[in-house]
Amino acid sequence: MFSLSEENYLKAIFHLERAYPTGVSTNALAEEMSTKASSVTDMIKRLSEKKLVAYKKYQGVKLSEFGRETAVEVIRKHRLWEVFLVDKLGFAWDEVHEVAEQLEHIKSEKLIIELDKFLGHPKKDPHGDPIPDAKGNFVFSDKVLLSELKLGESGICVGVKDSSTEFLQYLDKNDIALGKEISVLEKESFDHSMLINLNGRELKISNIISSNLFIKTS
Amino acid sequence: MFSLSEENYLKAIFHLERAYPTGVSTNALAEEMSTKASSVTDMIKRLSEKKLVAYKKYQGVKLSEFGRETAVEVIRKHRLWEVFLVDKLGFAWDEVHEVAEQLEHIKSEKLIIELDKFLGHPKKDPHGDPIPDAKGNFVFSDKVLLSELKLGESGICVGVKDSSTEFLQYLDKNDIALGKEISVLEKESFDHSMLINLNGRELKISNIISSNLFIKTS
DNA sequence: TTTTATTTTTAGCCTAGCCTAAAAAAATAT
DNA sequence: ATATTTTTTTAGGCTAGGCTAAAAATAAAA
Repeated sequence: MFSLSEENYLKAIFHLERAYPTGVSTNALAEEMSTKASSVTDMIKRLSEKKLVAYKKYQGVKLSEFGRETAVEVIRKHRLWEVFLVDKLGFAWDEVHEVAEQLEHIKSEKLIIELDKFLGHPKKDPHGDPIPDAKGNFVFSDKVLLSELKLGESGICVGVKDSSTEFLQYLDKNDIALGKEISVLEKESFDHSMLINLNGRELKISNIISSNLFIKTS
Repeated sequence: MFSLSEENYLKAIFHLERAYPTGVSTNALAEEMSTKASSVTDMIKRLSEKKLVAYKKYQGVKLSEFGRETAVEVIRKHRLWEVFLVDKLGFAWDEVHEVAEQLEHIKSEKLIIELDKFLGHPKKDPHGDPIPDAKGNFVFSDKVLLSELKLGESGICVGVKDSSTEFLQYLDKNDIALGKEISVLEKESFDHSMLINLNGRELKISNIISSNLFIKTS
C-alpha cells in the first residue's frame, strides 16, 4: 500500500510521460505537483527504492511496470468515482474533480469491484476520458484536438484536455458538450481562432478553447 | 478543516465520553486509539489550541461544543457511507467498517448532502446505530442490552455494541439480525448465559453475546 | 501519614514530506 | 574551448504525528 503523496506522484509521472517519453524531468514534475524541485528529488528517491520508478541522477524518471500498474489503478478509481458523482449524485461535470482526487485514494479492492458493477462498467468518465478496466487496460480512442482539424472537417466532441471548472463552465455556457458534432467553417491564421458550426449555430472560438477540446473524426 | 488524525481523536473522545462523563483519561484514549499515552498528550494539546477540546493537565479531556459538532459530522459521514456500502454496493454488515473509516474523512459538503439524498435520508446505519441529521441531531433510541432483560421479557433486536467482523459473523451464523424478535426463556445465574427464543427456535447464548446486543422493548 | 503504585507529562528522538540556500552537473552561448 | 545559464541534487531545517525513557503528579495502600 502506498501513501497518498506517493500515489499522486505516480499519477503525475504517468500523465507527463506522454510529453516526456525519454524521462520526466524533475522541474516538470515539480510544476505538475505544485512543489519544489528539491522535494521532487526526495520523493523520486523513495519511489525508486520501492521499485515504482527507474531513476538515474540528472536523467529524469520513468515508471516501472509496477509503478505504471499502480498509477493506472489510481486513475481507474478516480474516473469511476467521477462517474458515480455525476450519474448517481447529480454533480455537474465541472464539480467532480476535487472530490474524486480524494476518493481515488480509498483502499478497498472490493469497493472498486462493486462500484464498477454498480455503475454498469462504464468505459468513459464524464470528461470523455477512458476508464481502464480491472486489469489496467486502457481503450485509447483516436481523438485529435479541435485545433488540429482542417478547414471543412468535422467530428464529434469526445473529451477535454483541461478539466478546470473555468473551462468546463465556458463549455456549458456555450452549449458545447460531449457527443455534439462540430465542423470547422473558418480558420484565422493570425490568432488561430476558428469559426465552428455547433447544432446549426455558428460560434467563434479562440485557440485556447480549440486546443483543449478533443474531437473524434470518424 | 482538520487532519485525519485529529478527526479520529475527536470521534474516539466522543465515544468515550459516555463512559467517562467527567473527562476522558489519557490512558483510555491511548487504548482506544491504539497508541501511547505520550502521543495522546501531544495530540490533546493540539486539539486544545484549536478549541476543539477543554483540557487541564492531569484532568482528562472533554469535547468543546465545536469539537462535538465536528465529531458528530464525522460519525454522520461514517454511517451514511456504511448504508451506501450495504444498500447500494451489496456489502455485508461485517465488511463495511474499515472502508467507512476511510470514506468518513472525505471533505465535501455537497457530497454528503447528495449522498444522504441518494440513500433516502436513512435514520439508522446497518448496525442499527442512529445517523445524526445534517444539523447534528441524534435520535437516541430507548434500547437496552439483551443481558439486561429479565426472565420472560422480550423485544426487537435493534443494534450491536461490538461491530467486529467476528461478532457480526457469529450473529449471521445464528440467524440473529436487526429486526428479529427475541424473548428470554431461561437465565443461568452462574455464568449469565441465557436461553432465548428466536424465530420459534431455542438458542443458548453466552453472556458475552447478550451483553453486546441491543434490544428495544416496546 | 508515609510509602508504593499508577497515571500523566516532559524531554528528546524518528520518519514522511515539505522547505530554502548552496553546490554540482548539464546545457547553452560566446 | 571556455564562460554562463539552467537544471538538478545535496545539506540542513521545519512540522505532524508517532515513539521510548525518565520525571512529575495523583491515587492507593500500609
